[in-house]
Amino acid sequence: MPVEAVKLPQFALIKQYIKDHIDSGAWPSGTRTPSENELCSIFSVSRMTARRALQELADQGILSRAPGLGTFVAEIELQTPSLDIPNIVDQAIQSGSYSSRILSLGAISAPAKIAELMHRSTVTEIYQAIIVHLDKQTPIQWQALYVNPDLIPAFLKQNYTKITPDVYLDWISPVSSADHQLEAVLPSPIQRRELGLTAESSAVCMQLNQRCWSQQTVRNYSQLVHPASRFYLGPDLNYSGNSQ
Amino acid sequence: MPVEAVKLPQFALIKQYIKDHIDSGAWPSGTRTPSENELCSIFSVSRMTARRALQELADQGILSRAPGLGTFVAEIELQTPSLDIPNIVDQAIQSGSYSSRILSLGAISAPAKIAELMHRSTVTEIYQAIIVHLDKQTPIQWQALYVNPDLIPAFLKQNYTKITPDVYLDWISPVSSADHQLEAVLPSPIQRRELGLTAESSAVCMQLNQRCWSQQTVRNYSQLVHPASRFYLGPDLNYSGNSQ
DNA sequence: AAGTGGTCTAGACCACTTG
DNA sequence: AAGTGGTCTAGACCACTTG
Repeated sequence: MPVEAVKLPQFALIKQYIKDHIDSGAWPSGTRTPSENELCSIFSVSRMTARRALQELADQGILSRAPGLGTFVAEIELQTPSLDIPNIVDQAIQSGSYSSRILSLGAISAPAKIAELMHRSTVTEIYQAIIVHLDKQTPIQWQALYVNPDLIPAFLKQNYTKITPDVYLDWISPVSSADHQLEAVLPSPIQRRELGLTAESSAVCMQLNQRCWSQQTVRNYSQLVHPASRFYLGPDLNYSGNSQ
Repeated sequence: MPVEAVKLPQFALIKQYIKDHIDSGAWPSGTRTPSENELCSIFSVSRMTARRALQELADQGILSRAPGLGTFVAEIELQTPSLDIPNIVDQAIQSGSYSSRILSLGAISAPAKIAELMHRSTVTEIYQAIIVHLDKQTPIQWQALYVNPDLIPAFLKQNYTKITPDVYLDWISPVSSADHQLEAVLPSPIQRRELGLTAESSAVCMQLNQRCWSQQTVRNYSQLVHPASRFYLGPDLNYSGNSQ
């Protein structure tokens, strides 16, 4: 049975035409592409359709455009490549082999650094939970969770045997945005024990610092510590091809 | 002198109108936004203009759209936040305080893992350079650079006192795309010495593995090792506000 | 003056979902 | 049948750059 041919809209055909010329090396960086009007003639389309193809490629950073000058193949941006951060806890939950252990739960007076990050004064209390997340009984993440008591007043009174604290937070006050930071750390003795790390060589950890906002307020701050051996950022280079 | 008011185009005003309702919490996730036709009436614009506002917000992931159903405020995506990877060597070069030291330069028979990553057989030779990059005499990056000799045949014959090997590669064969991976590692004794790391506690490193392509061919593979204390991924949380 | 991209209009036809 | 978003047309006016 032959694969059914998908009929592409005209703007997609024009995008493909341009990408083909760039990928083949025929139009290196800095090359001027056909103008909107020229594409209208080549493909017999209206200017809005030709424009859409150029604009979408410009939005992707593949082309750059300047009024009066034209459209050009953009310089490759190796300056700031970006990596997606997978949520390994969500992955474990979806695979059905997730469990967690709460090491501590209570109110503390916020350390100065945490208070500043959460935009709170150091004299007021905040709630703290220390949690170990496991996949198939193997620890995959150690979490220090600092919660804004103004937004989540009943945080300490919940029963976290059925749901995790993070799920409860999302239930009470949904996240509207989040900041992230990543650093490499050596685990503390407690973290090392809870994460089941023994050999010195495998003891390096990736720590993701995550600040979650509800509207204009910091809802919580989390320090997520992962054994480097169980946390890998980026595609599997062994099998990935060249993709633009 | 008053700040000159910038006249925003109409599609931008409509985008702002929608974002304001989302940011204020008036339209939580799942809320249906006004349809294209409704926005036409509200703002007295043509459908293409109303559509542009909705479409650009959908492209950003803020809205999601479905034919026959309407446009909806999207669920917040905390699944795969992404981080930009700064090029600290480029930053040092631009600040004018950059220098480098080449520890070794030569042809080697590729280790199996490197050969596979570069899509080459293990029997053919590849070129290798080991480089330490410094900013104000402080080592900031240790680099193992593996080069495809088919693309860069004269790699070993260059004089790298004026330009770095990476600059030479870009000169001979520009990069068309790149893959990246990030891992946390403990440095080897040699890396530790070259990076000037002494205290055990500060010895953790971030290793960025970067594969650069020229068209359909792997041009080079780099392992970039940074002391964690001099490599920080993400915004400065202390002073960043809530931004969508 | 001629060409470029940026914005916008007032229509059109389509596939899709719902009552 | 009425409404939705997806694609497309053939025009328009504008600010901008170049010869």
